[in-house]
Amino acid sequence: MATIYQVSELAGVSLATVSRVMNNNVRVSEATRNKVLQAMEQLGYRPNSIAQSLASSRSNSIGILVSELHGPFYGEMLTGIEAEFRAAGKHVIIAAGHSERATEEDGIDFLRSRNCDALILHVEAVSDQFLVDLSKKETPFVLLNRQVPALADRCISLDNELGGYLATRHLLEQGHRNIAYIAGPMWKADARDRFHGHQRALTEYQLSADDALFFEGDFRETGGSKGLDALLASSRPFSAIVCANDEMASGALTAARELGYEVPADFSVMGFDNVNFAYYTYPKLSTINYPVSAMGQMAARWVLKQVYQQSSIDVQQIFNPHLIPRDSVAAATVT
Amino acid sequence: MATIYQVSELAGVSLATVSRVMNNNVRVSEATRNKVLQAMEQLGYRPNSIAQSLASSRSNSIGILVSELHGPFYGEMLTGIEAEFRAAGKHVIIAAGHSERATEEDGIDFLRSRNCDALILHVEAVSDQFLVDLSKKETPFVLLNRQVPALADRCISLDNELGGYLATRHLLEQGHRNIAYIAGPMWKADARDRFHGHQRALTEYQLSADDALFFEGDFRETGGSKGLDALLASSRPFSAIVCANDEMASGALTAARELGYEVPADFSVMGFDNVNFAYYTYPKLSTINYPVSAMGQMAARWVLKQVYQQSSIDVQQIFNPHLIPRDSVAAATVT
DNA sequence: TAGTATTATGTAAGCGCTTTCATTTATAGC
DNA sequence: GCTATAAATGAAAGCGCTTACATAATACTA
Repeated sequence: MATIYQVSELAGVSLATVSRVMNNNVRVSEATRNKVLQAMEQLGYRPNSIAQSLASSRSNSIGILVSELHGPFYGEMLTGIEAEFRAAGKHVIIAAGHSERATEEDGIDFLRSRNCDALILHVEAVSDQFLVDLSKKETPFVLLNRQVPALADRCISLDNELGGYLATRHLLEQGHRNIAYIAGPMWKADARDRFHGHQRALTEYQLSADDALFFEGDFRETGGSKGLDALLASSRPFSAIVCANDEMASGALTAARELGYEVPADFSVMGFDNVNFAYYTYPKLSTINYPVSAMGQMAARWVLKQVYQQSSIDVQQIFNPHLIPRDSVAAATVT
Repeated sequence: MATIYQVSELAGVSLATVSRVMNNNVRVSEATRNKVLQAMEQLGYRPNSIAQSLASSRSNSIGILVSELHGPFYGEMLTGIEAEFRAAGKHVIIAAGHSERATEEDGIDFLRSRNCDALILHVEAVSDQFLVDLSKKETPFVLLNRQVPALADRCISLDNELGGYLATRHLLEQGHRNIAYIAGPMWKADARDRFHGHQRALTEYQLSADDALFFEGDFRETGGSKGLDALLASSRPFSAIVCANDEMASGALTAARELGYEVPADFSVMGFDNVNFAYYTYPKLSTINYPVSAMGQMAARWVLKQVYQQSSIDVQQIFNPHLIPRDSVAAATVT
């Protein structure tokens, strides 16, 4: 592999000049620039990014920590992030945190040790305090889908409360009054926020959440099927179920079918997230859109702006969800 | 950030000694090792991986190029790869190729310029020749889900032909004789291989593929729905459809329902890949298992063995698919 | 045309490590 | 106790770049 030195020799200039044309910041005369470019071409020169990083103390790499690499959700997020950075010539290092405190902390450590210029974190299990402490260290980071009051300027998140509200309001508008709720793990902030939105919608209709119609699931399909079982076992009547995400809604749909119920004839089901398979369930799932790819992209832009000084970039920190009505919700039959 | 120099000073030894204890390869006396370790601890020292890379000309990073970051398939693959490398202290840089020749070549270039020690490529659009040429350059790579004869020792792939065979044989065993086929894009090798397997199974039953019952799809849901339309339009009778992947099978299922058909009562549907949503379709999709996570992991092991000299590792290059019978296939009604 | 301001290029000191080679110190053999 | 050998440590030269700072070349002013 050719080095900058050989290029400088061939072009008959100094190292510094070659470096300058590479980083075309300082003025170099057209004549020498061409000589250098030509020498590079001729040698098939490619700068050594490691050496560049060491000398400039900038690695041009961004660490991304997500809970999982698979699943319908994170893939979209990574897509948004990668596309943005790739266009900017930065590269993306990934790690999975598996929603466990130790693994998440470990992942952050791993990424930091890789000299990332910045981190994009989708963490669920580490404490706010841990993040606040982390913010005092040198590596800057943004948080995706998490609100830490002390770190508000680095949070990019969805208004989950609004989403929960919209889901339930949709059902209320369709005439439903006995609405069950299958929540996510309540230690997760987004699960709580969505539930709060649900409560707010109920309150607007002078209703309140019925404990017997509440089930705390795990954000996975099994949570939905178990939730449905539990709800049915409570023998409390309901005509609709709000699920805190699409996976659980899908689980509920499958379980309902296996138990001989028909959705939405027997009861309606709402999802949340609008992951791509929501369109392929039967019936097609009514849900709340989570613009996850756009949010991933925005996190990338935050980094470009804050860390790489691309000041012209605008960053939006709060995203609003919206309703996607499909076939799993029907009007309540008059009682 | 503390440097190795400060550690050496605090410990009262030379740089070289500190470096030795970090890479604990050369013998260092217990006494000095402890002094150094203690100094590191005290300073909260973390080696600068960039500097390590430059000095050792080894970046400990592996570039991964996949077609997409989202979708049920690649996520699984990345999970398998990341887990394996993370445990080995290597990190993973990702890029998307979007199944387009230019983007794939560009992505490879990008990864190479990042000084990756090795590449794991899931490429579909670049030519065999391009890969052969690439193999002559310094960066080693493995190919996932692709067979290039000249590069057989670096290919990790599924026996797609066998998978296609198993899918169709399953249908034949259930008594089906008029079997339609919705293929993937036939310029992709895996699509072709699966189809060849299909043909082989037919041949074993003294049947042959009927052109009127063949449709070339795009591996996406729309391919499945369009395929079903086309098949129906041909007015050739069939009692089963083999789809070359689960997405298309899911599309066919949805389209069938919308057209008033019932699966598997009116006709059976086979998928391929066993992506996770195959379990959540209605009816649950009978399919062929593609051990994609295991294969990703194996690609990582190939790298560990070939590039990082972990010679004790065993690598399996060809994986066998197997049948997952579920609810979308039923026995043919006697004619 | 000298004097000054600009612009273009070169010199050389790092960036924080690894690694070869030389040197010192410990261990063993007699 | 003295040499031969092995084990532990140190000195120093890079790895391939970036970036002050210094210097040379050119343009501009009066």
